[in-house]
Amino acid sequence: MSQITLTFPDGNQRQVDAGITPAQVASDISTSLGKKAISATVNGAHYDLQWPIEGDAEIAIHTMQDDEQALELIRHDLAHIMARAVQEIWPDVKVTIGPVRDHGWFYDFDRAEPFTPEDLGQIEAKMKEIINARDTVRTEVWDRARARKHYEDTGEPYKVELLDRIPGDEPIRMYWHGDWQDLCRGPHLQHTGQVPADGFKLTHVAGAYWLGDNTRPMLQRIYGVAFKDRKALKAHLLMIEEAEKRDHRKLGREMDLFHMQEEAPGQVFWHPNGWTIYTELQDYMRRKQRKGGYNEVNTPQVVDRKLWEASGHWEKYQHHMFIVEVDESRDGENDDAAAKNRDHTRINALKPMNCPCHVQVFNQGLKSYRDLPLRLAEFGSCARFEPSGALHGIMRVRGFTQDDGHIFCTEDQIQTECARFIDFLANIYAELGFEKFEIKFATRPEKRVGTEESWDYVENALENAIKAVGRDYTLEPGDGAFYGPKLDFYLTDAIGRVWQCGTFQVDPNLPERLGASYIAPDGEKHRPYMLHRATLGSFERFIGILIEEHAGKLPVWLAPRQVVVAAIVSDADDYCLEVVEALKAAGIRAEADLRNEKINYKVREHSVGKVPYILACGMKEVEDRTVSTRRLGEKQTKVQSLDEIIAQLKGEATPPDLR
RNA sequence: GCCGCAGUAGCUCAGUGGUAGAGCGCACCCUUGGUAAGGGUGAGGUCGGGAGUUCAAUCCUCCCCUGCGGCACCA
Repeated sequence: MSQITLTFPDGNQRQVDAGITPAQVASDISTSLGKKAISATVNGAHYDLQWPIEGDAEIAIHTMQDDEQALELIRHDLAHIMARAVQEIWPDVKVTIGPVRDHGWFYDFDRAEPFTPEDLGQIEAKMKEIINARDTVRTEVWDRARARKHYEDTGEPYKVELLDRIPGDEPIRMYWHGDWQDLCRGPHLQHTGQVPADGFKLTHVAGAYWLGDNTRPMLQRIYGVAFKDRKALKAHLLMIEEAEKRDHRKLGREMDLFHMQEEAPGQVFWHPNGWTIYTELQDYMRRKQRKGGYNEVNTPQVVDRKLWEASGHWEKYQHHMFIVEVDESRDGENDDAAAKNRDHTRINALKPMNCPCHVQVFNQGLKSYRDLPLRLAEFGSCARFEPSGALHGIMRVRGFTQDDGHIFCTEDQIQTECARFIDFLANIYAELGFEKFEIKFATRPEKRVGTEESWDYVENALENAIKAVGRDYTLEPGDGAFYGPKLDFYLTDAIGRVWQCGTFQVDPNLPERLGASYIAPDGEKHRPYMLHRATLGSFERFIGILIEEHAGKLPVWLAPRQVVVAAIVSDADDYCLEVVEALKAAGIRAEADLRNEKINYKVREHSVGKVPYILACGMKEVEDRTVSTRRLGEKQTKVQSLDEIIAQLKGEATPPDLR
């Protein structure tokens, strides 16, 4: 048998027989390590303790101390243990796949009856039995044909399909614990007892399409979370509970920002408080866009289908549009019988996007290359008939306003405009408190228009632009629009759901369809490119994220109510009103609370309402012409002169771009 | 759109085959209280909508609407 050299993390080397397993290596080092070992990293790959090592290798043995590997294995083993538990309880359930995900795992099952919450308890109990049995985990590499036959014989059609999807050069690995067997690429723990029996919890059930394909059957998915011990699990559950308190739907109600109701699903009724945030943000964006070289426009909401046919939306996007049919013979009071007999029906659609209208603006009058890049911006109210299941608070709605913009430019201006936009966006996100965001670069999809050369050119331009501004990004191959590649900018909500906010898309198609052109230096008409871009994305979604990010404690300039002046005794009422007037005169959103309540009560209520400043006034303040300031989130109060607090508030209430 | 769960007072929720309850909030009264809930009294509900079963439905069944958690979607 040939010898190989193993190199350990500390640099030590060992000569061993080829084919040795990490389990043997660990046991050779010490009996206790042999028992504690969970997996290994061999030449950078996460390795099962049972897999043989055939050549020279760098090796590190992992124990439960190694969080990354430990958690992955725990969660992965739990997926299998859960699948086994389910099949032991309901033998006719078909198993599919169960990957590790976020803080846990899920597993999809094919079962006629959906799982109930009571079922989850039963499954958990069975899982604990399996863990306590400390069944040894065993693995073998099987021949593809044998594996296929096995799954055909045992009636596991999903496994057969998975087998057929495993690339030819990958080994087909089978895993067992007890009598239960599963196809899995591994690695796994040594025995089921290495999984912490009190470190996991099955959280919820949901439907999920097989292979994520909505033409395939819907399976029953069970989600679980898992950690190394009960304490870590508890901490996680507590964190989720806390995060749920930041839910914008809950805070929106508590802070009286907006509501929604069933007569207008997916549309927001903004209350005065919420609308204050909205308009502050809009004013801010308007200033930023002016400085950024955009020309603001405004275009119609209800537009004849002819334009949507010309733009291609009628064909490709009709199912997502609100269609409005109007009988124009209703026009006027005149009862002209002949007019009534004619067909006056006109079909319009509420605009789902602003781009075709912006091309109409561009198309008015002749444009010269000297006009390019021409940047049009609109706070464009759009209506999209989103699938009912997609709606989510104010994050995913059917009526929303984009901070939309379209840049008409030449091909060689794309890269500069892209870099310029990323900087523009990054600066705004930073000013709004988001230092971190994710950029996804989506490249050419299978179904697309345009030549390979033009895709090469444009993709390159975007990539160079991101690199030029020094940003990280992740590549999403094949995710671009049919007409061009795009960058999407993502932010995260309170419980870690990721939302697309900004976007930047290159589009040579729409100018072509809608006949946009400019006169180039050669005196001929040329097609401009059109760059679709949005910074916040939609005001609705962005405000939702702002609320969750700040847990409702918005920066003073965005806070709907910036100051409440609360009277401690009613003899201070007049003074409170005077203070409010002084604050208002300084441009601060202030109100008085003169109710017949104790100061404790008022402090509590306005704290819960997330008012950044409470100024309490009793007789002492009246006499000294001061206020007792209490900042949201702080217990300490501070006595300040009126002038002092006004100056301070004016500073904090100034939007970040005006400081 | 698909799978599951839910819808009772403004909010959070309890409840029953014989037309409903709590806490908070709201109104009024007492209280003038110094930094996270002072006390009393009172008003407030077509039990999401429709159909069915039943002597009788908020409760059981069916359909629809809306919401929630996922999945799919988000040119």
